[in-house]
Amino acid sequence: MICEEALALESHRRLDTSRLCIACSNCSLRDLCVPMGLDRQDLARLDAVVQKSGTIQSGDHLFSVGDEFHALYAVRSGCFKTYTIDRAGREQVLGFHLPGELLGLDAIASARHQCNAIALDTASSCVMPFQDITQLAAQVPSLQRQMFRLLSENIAQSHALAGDYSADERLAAFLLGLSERFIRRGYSSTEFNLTMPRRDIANYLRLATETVSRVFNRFQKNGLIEVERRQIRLVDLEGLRDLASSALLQVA
Amino acid sequence: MICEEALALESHRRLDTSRLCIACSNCSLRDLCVPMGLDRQDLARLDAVVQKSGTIQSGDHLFSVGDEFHALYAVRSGCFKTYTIDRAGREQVLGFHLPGELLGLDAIASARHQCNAIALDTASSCVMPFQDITQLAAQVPSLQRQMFRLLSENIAQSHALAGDYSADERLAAFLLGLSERFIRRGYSSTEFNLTMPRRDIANYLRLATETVSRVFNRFQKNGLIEVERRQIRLVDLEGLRDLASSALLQVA
DNA sequence: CGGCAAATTGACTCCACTCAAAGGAGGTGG
DNA sequence: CCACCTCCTTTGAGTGGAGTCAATTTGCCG
Repeated sequence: MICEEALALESHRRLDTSRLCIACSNCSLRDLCVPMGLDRQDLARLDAVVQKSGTIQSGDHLFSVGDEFHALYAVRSGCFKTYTIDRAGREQVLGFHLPGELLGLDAIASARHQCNAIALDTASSCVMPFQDITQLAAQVPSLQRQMFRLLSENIAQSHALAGDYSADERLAAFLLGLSERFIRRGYSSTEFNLTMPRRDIANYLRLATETVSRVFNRFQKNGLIEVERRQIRLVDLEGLRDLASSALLQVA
Repeated sequence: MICEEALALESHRRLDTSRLCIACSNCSLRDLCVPMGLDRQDLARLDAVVQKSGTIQSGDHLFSVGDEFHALYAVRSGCFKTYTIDRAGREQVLGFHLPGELLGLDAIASARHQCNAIALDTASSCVMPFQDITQLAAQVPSLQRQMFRLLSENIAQSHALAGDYSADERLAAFLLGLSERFIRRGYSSTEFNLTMPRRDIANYLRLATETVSRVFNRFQKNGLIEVERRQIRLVDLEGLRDLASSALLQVA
């Protein structure tokens, strides 16, 4: 059966990636992710509980609203979008998630996932069984600290989007936020690819798709950016920072 | 000197409240707050690290942006507002906090407070030195679980306000959210006092003060609520729920 | 009673949305 | 390899919900 084949393939892939030494202890995202701050010994213990997912195709869900929560997911490669659908059927994009970032934190309290997570391109993730993580955290102070830190960071970030900002402010902040996150991952801070369609950016920032298009256009005319479809280059970082006046903003 | 008198009074009050057995182990907010899920023995250990603040006057700050983070605060009585001021000097209200709720969670990551917390009326709080809490959490699994739970809940809630909703939807959701939280605290779910001025409600919901006023007025005309200054009565809960169509909303 | 901040009310404005249509880009199948 | 389809993006025109500005009214407190 196809299903069995898929499972076999999946299993094969998992072994493969494990063998390819993609473990926390020598992961390039180590210092952005859960393992940050752990020493050699503790890293080994973390490695023992972290599992690797196979390849996730663009459009596949990592989890959906209502799913039983049993693990946190760390983005290993690719980009994910989290979103909800409200009673009226409207989608609300909650965030975009780059390698090293954690998904599922909002599900701990209720033991059920509160949002959907979908891959925006070919992606992969690490699976961190929450039970195991908490048990380990109780024994490894630096891991406990890091978990609290990650949760707290998430709360602090969500405040950034709370404000009542204009379309220009929001988009400038969004681009700068992405830029900031790309730097930390060793990519260019000024030239990158928008993995997400305009519609998702707009929805995330509470704007209409057309508004995003228009503002990008205006930014380009004003020499702030150069944009061609999904490819974007930040030309005038200072100018963008002036626009994104909000103090906190690390929006993205 | 007046200052010394105030301090003496403060100190006296602190002793008083301690003697009045306001400890986690017999606090009426026990099941909404940090102590939830702890057994008798563990509660005693928690009591040993939790300190009580004196009375906090309306308008006093519990902490401010940039303050060194060393403790979480649990609201014991009264109501707090958290807010930030952006680069352009605009205030952004992040939330209103009722007894049993935790303040300062966003400061864990950076070890500095990321927002200001101000009392909206006469209030008091419990001080929970974070160092002590984490140490205890490593030894008391149910406490660690509860801390993760509280942080996660906070993240899940902040998603509720993220959406792009109309003024009506937001205000209806806001009122229902307050109602929900009052129920859990043993107060009337349909009749309560808005501790915060219109300006703060408006800012929190990203509306103009005038809009809040007008919507309240319209809600009243439509028989959804009865409002008189800060005193409010929810007349038609179903009607409000229909308006607050967003699935998640526990906004407040 | 007077002074002040909070809240309300009305008139007008504007930013971003909606509606509509026309180009691209990329993928699929014949 | 091309034709076709679909989705994404852009652009234009017009609208409307909420904001701004301004003037009152109300309640509170010294």
